[in-house]
Amino acid sequence: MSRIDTVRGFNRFYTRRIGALQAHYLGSPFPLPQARVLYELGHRGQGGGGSCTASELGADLDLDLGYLSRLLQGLKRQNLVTGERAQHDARHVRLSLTPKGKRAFAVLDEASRRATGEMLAPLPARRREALVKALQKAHAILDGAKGEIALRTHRPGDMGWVVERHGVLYQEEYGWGALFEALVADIVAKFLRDFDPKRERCWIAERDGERIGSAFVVKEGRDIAKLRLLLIEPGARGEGLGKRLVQQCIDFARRKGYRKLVLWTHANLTAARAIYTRLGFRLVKSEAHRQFGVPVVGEFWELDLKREPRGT
Amino acid sequence: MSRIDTVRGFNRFYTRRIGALQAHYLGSPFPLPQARVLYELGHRGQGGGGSCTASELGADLDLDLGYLSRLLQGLKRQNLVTGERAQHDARHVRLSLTPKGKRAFAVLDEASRRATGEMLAPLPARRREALVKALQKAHAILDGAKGEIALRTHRPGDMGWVVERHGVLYQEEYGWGALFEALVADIVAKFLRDFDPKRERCWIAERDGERIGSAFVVKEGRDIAKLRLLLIEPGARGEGLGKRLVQQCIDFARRKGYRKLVLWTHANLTAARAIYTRLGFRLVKSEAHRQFGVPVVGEFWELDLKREPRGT
DNA sequence: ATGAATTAGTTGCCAAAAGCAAGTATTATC
DNA sequence: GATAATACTTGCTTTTGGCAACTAATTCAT
Repeated sequence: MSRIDTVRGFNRFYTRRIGALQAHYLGSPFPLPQARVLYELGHRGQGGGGSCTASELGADLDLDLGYLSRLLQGLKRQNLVTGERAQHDARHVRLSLTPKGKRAFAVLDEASRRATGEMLAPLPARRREALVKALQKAHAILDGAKGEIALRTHRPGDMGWVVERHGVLYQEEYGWGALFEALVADIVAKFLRDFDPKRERCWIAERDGERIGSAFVVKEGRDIAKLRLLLIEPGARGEGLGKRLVQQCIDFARRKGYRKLVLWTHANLTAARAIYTRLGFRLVKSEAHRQFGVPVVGEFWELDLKREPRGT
Repeated sequence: MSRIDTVRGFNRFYTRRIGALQAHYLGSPFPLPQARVLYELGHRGQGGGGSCTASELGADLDLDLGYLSRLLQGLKRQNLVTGERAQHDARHVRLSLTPKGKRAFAVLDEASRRATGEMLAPLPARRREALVKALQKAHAILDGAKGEIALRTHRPGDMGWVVERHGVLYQEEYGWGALFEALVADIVAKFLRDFDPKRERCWIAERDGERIGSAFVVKEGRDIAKLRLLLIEPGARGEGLGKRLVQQCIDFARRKGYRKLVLWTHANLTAARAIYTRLGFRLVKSEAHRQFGVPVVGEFWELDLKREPRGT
């Protein structure tokens, strides 16, 4: 089944679900269109913005403005909604719920919560979590509004993710084989086993609950640290995350008193190289090899942490 | 934000999206309710079942039967739909699309495809994939209908997944720490590095495009194989997948001429132990240790592959 | 087997929902 | 200062949908 048909299948299915969920409107003392308006108005009120105009409401609920006007009249007559002409433009009427309207909305809202809760209730906890996460993700993707990127230290499972994503992405992008994935697995195994919290650190970048990047600082010698496993998910590239992660590593290494930060990268990883250059690393050695199944040029870079405590 | 509110947020958002997607009904020469009926009827036709009755249709589209009856009359008058009384029960009328109806449906269907395609088109390929996957997953969870479980050999990224899930699940379920995750990473690194396709194998169990289990057979000695990293996702337990994976390993080891299949497990992993026992493994040695941060009892099990080529 | 209940669908009637076009008041534009 | 545009409102209309009473076929209970 094609992607489009998968989505259409979901739409058909979910339309019914949503229909079932909205049955709670029927339980309310308001006719459905009034309830819809009340509900929307209430949600906007919560959302911070507070009031809104009739046109906005109409556009969002896809209602004819004439019809909406009458619906609002009904709600105003029942003392659920008030409209005040805006000072700056007397054509606009800023709508808001009266206290009575807010109470009525709260009832609707609670019914909606309950209906949604009942949809989730029969699912075992794990599937419920998975469902919520899936919907959240779909929402985030369609909305396009990306959340904040947060950096955190590692947790159980993170090392596996680092291995997986290195394995997949380097395979896809450069054709590096299983031996590269093996190398990464070795590195993270060693990291976990010998982990010295005072001198070493792993950062995982997350957005909307999803991992999108990693970077490690590990002890290479008494006063030498090594930057490893810098990875940015394709969907998160071009937003300065790589630089942010590397800077994080530099700051950490400097703070911990290391003299030098070294790293091993490859000539074809141009985006990473650009970051290293910009942040002051110098290329000290190149070396062709074919450890990963394809011929590549390994590069050794270094940053002197004692010079220029602040950037160029 | 609570789980319920996340879902409600999605619902509010997606209701509008679906509304926008269904604007294509407006482009059709049919009034919206007729178009809905036609569309539903067409989809059922495709789905294999073919015809359906008016009551079923009404239940699915949430339409009043009286109203639906009139809608169908209209469609019949336009020669788009035919109804034939069922032989076994003359009360039922089995509805189906006429050739003309099918053509009309095809137009609607195509418009719907296009609308959905337009929703997906602006997304970059990766996010589009992620979206489709998220919706597919949500659908699968809500539907409850689980797909077939398929076993396959490993691909890039799989080893990382094995590490991640071992790390997370053993942490959650038994409190095993980072050292266990490190051990798993070591094992998979070694597996990838020394992989001998003729004598070793990894199985990944998948359902609906998602990994739900793993099992490995690796060479332990000249004629001794070792079963490792048997893992079943919690959501897939109790369906015999563990047994299926272990059996797969046994068959493979036997086929490859190994004399003995050994494994290392722990006393607290009762589900796994039950499988080993049932499939003929014998416990040969126990040994308490605390390699994983908590005190556990390691167990060495063996299966003689030469005896009883077929089960007990 | 036969009358009562049930199921599937139809019809008549009516109210709610929604669309369209013309109208008003206010503001923006040239 | 006329013209156009915006933000609604009102009047009129069609469409949509809900309910109850009805027919026809089938099932169930005794």
